[in-house]
Amino acid sequence: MMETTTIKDIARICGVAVSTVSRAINNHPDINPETKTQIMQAIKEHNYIPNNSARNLKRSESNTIAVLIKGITNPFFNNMLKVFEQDIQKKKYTFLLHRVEENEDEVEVALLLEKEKRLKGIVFLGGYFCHSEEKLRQLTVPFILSTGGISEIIDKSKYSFVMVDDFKESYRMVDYLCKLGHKRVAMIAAPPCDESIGRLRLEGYLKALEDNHIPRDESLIRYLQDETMDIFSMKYGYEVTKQLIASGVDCTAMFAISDSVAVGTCKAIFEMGKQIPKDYSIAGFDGMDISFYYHPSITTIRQPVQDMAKETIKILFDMINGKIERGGRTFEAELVVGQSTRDM
Amino acid sequence: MMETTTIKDIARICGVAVSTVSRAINNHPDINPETKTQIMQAIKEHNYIPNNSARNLKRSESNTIAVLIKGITNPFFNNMLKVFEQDIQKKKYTFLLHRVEENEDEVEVALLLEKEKRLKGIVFLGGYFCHSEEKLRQLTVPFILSTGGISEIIDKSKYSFVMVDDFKESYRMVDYLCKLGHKRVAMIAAPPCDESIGRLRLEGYLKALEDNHIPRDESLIRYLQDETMDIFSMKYGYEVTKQLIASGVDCTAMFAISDSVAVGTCKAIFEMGKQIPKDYSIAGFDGMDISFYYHPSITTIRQPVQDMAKETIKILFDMINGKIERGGRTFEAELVVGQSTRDM
DNA sequence: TTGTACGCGTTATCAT
DNA sequence: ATGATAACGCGTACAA
Repeated sequence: MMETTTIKDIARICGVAVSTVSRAINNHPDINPETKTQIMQAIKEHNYIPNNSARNLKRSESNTIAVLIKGITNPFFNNMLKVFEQDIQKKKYTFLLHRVEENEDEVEVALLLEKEKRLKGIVFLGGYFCHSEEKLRQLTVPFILSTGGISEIIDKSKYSFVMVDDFKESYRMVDYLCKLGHKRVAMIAAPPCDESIGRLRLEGYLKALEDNHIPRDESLIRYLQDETMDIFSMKYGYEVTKQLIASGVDCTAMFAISDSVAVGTCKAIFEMGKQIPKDYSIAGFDGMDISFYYHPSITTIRQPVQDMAKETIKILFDMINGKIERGGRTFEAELVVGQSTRDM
Repeated sequence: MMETTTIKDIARICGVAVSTVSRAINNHPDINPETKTQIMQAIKEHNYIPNNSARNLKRSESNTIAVLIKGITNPFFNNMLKVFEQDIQKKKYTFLLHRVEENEDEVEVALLLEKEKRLKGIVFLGGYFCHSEEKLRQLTVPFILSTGGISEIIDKSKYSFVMVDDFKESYRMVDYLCKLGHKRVAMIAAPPCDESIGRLRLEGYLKALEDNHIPRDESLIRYLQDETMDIFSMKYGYEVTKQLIASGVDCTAMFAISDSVAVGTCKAIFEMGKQIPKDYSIAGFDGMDISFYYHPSITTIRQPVQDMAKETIKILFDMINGKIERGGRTFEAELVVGQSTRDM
């Protein structure tokens, strides 16, 4: 193992004090250009790399924004991340992406990161927010929840968030299907235990049915049973749709909880020798690329990803700069009609 | 701003020395259970969180494995990441995912991370490896390159890697198309400047044509021109295929550099009122979920993602544990025939 | 079992 | 312009 060279080594090599080396590294003004170049030279030669832990320990601030993302598997987030990156770098801040496991406590992780990295702000991307106020109060830097579910336990007016109204948008979609004349609309839903957007979208579905005077039929609602399966996977849509059709229940439309799931649903239908939208109308949610590129294109709810990501960063920085105390924004989504739905 | 509580605060509160608190935190054996519970109690109450920077600075080792991923946008990686996570956690190590920008130097980042986090090992996922030996020698911990391109500058026998033979597999696919009777096979390729898997797959394509006595036709090779566009995006396949067809060049098959691109290609064809595989046979690469779930399913080269990921971790740990010096493994991929190709 | 004191690598303050 | 030194928060010999 190669001994790691430290600032002391460089100082010794150059015959100067550590403080001088530090000045050279950090572009301090009061240093002789000659000694500086000499030091930088030695640094290059000996492959010296400052120890970041020591720096963070010592530094008062770091200008980094952390984005905590729950379940990087959700392809929906990818688009947001790009915007985050760009906008954060544009502000000369450092972008730190950190994934948190499904079973991990995101606030706990944030607390750690805040200390370790001297964060300036935090974005919680996705996930479900149901943490006690006490715990959230421990976060000393501004944070914002982006495109995730928020528990009713939490007083929304106290925190910052950017999201769509999953209940309303889900309602919008199912209402649209009903208005097309569909009376038997199935839903490919999240696990029954889901307390987040999964539940909201389910409730939007139920309410839309109710308002259209269609009785609720449990046999039309399919939940994710197999906990090992990914809720945002095509496989889930595929498997459950095969079951649904095989079970012989009568339905003319299916609403999937996400576009990926809808893709799996479509495939299952094709495999059974049925057609879309002739035999079944299919609807998704999110407005991801695949909803457009699938054949047929899939009717979906398009979330304004770009705008939402930009607004997330804007609000966060307004908080950091003390312009506002907090900010919440619910975006309007858009019903994009594709080739996968038809009227009855 | 709330003052962050430190180990000293806890010590003062409990009326003990910092070392005692430290012992309590780190589960040291020689500590009175009573004092320990008392300390843990105080820690809970005051929301004390150890400063990780200080810990890392002090600690000799950390048992964490970093996975550096270049361009998180490539959906192909998602599947590997899951395996990495599982296997690394299974070994009681910490999994650290770190994304590196397209224009960043991954080894540079690794060097920093190694110091900061006291890494035990590093996985470079994707990207293209063309770093000088001198730089690579600076890495003091074992590392392995997984599913990325390796420059010819680099002496493969000196390093560890897990990959497929992109040249061979690409050849396999194009040869298959030729054997089906296709004489005019287009390729949706990477940017011309690509030195990585993009070039390898292109060369496999060219060689297959040659061996099948089909003359090379530049008008059939489409490169990614717009640098702002993502090489692994459906949009790329879509746009370039529209151009290709509009240009009126004669071809009966198209080979896309990845499955995502192939999806875009299919969509463009459908939009032009053509059929697959009747009018065009389409082939992809990678074997991602969508190649199966698309309609029609897309003929592709399936990389054994799971196995490759598992082998990556296995080799890395064998190096960490000193069982081996280095290990390289080239996996065989599989030609999966879908509904998107037909014989002529 | 517990406390004292030092050092990890760096930056910042104060002299010089 | 440069050097000496304290401090950041923690872990750990070593002493008690």
